[in-house]
Amino acid sequence: MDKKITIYDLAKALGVSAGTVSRSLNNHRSISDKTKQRVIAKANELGYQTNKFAVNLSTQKSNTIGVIVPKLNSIFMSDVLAGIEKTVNEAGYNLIISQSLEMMEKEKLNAKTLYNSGVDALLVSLAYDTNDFDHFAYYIRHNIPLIFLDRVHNLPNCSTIIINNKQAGFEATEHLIEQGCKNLLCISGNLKRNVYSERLMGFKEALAKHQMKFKKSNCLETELDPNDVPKVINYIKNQKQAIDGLFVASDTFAAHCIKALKKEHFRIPEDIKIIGFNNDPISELVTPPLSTINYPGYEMGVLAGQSVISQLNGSLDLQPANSITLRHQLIIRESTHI
Amino acid sequence: MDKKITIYDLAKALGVSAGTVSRSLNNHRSISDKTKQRVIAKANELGYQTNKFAVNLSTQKSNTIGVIVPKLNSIFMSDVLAGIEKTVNEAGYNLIISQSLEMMEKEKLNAKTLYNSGVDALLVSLAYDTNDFDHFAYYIRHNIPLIFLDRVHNLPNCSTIIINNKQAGFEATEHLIEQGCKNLLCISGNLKRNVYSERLMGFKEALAKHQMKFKKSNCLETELDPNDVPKVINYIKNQKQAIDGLFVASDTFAAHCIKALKKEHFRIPEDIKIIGFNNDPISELVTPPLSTINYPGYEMGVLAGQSVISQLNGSLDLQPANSITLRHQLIIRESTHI
DNA sequence: TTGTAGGCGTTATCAC
DNA sequence: GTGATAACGCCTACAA
Repeated sequence: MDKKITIYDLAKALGVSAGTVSRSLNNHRSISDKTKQRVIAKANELGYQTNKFAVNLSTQKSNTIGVIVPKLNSIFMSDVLAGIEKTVNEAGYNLIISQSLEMMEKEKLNAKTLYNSGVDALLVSLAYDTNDFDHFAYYIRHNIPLIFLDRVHNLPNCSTIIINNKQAGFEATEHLIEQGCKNLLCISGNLKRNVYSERLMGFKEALAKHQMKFKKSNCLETELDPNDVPKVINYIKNQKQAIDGLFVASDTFAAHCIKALKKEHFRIPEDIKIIGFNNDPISELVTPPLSTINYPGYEMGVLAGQSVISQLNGSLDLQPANSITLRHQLIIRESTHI
Repeated sequence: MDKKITIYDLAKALGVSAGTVSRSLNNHRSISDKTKQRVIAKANELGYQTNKFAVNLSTQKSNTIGVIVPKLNSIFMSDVLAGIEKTVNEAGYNLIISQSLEMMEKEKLNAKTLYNSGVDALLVSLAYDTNDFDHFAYYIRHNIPLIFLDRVHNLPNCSTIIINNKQAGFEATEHLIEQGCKNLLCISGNLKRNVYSERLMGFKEALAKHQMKFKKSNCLETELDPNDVPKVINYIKNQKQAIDGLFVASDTFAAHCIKALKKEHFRIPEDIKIIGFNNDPISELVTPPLSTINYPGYEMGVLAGQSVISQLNGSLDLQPANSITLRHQLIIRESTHI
């Protein structure tokens, strides 16, 4: 019961050739139903399991899709991954997941490892500091589908899946303005990353539209890490003109800010209105509930999965840089609205 | 530049045999340094990439570890995964991750697929309704390391990595009692799962220790889903004797309960004290901050990774059902403490 | 220290 | 419809 049994064992047991067994198992036309039945019955009887190693070598495919994300333990990313996994699994693919830990060097390593592992496609959300893209050259050169999501870079023939961060930033900011805010602060993440820089662009555009001048002091770049909270609070307290509206690039960080501001006796939304980003579960559970932008991670994952599958099936023609933009949504709660 | 180059190409280019190339690349002793250098140089020059398919077939190993979790998009699980990924990646392994979506049937499918993919080991956290374990028989029979974490089942020769849920439940409950609660309610998850049933056992034990009788009405089984909140609130409001202490098996659900209870004008902690479980980020951000049990997901992942690696390296002797219990920790915040 | 050759388990291209 | 047989690319005794 322990030895692995191969198509040769089946062939011998049935008195046919290995080729016939292989074709039967793969439901090849040109094999009689009767033979197929016999083979399959025997396979079950002996507990035959196909050896993927051999299949892979023979077909040069792995039925495996690689994923590189900055961090596994983010609520948004795990939503994305859940969506990807569900979709590609239904299509018979497995997922090899690795994290760059926000370091380009690790990302390069991962890309190389995954390439060598023979993934049939690669999905990537970029690290903070990724500034060159040679590590993806293999993929492009060998026509392995390469899809960027959320934190993207435009490369020839690579799809990207994003939301319109600029527009979302614009809407969030305009909402604050419409609520009467006169002096806004954008608390951004690392501006080297497209998602944050685009939100800031939207922020600026909203100011411009409403004849409010953007000054450098209207934006504070942080790592969106809880450790940055004191810095933010100090910054707010030290402005000459009181800040009355906060656009924070992450809900969790916004929640931390709310907590700290309340401790400093700021009233929210009366003294200062706050809007976050992502619609994390936390946004509706803090006090006051946090206005935010819904950022559909799961749907993004599903779309990424569908996109990669259709590329692998060739059902999607290689359109030059096919880009998908998901719909976001402004969610108004009490942190911006009395 | 497009064609894949093999050790034969290198061999020809260097005027040596393929065997020599193979051994050089694998840094085999018994190959002169000089030859190694030459081979490696040529490999780099020609852009040689090892073909994992062939290596796998030849060695019958994949350098890949399978993971099955109930859901990818849970804050705890993504912490666990982050820990696993980091650890096994450093040891040169890749991770194939799949989710059972809390369904045994899917779990079986995943287990089979991963087996066929030739994973070198399998890490599993069980689905809610898993009640037979035949799908793991292959692994055991073929001596493929199988490790359960968090939601576990005891199988011969399989390690388990857990925290002491019973003890944690006990401590959480005793803390409520010590804060003066007289009529407790345990809001549990699905009691078919060890983690929840054990917490309940701890709950009962704490009651017993303090001469409080456990009645059926002291426990409410839920799915810990936000949709269950109204049911919980009604339950609480309809008890003859007012409930003054809540032990909730998940922080996020506890946060939802807090929000709903506040809306019903319960004062926390004055009228009702609440303790959660997990130490999710949300626990310190709700108002009032939530007492909880720290449940170290990342560390659990790291340990699981180390455990699997050492089993693969044979450095850990096959101890019969080696079980690791992580330390948990009671965290007291304002939801139980005036 | 290096070369030779068989094996890993399939798939695929020919024949028959 | 089915059977040979050659890939697929690497590893590894066994020889030399």
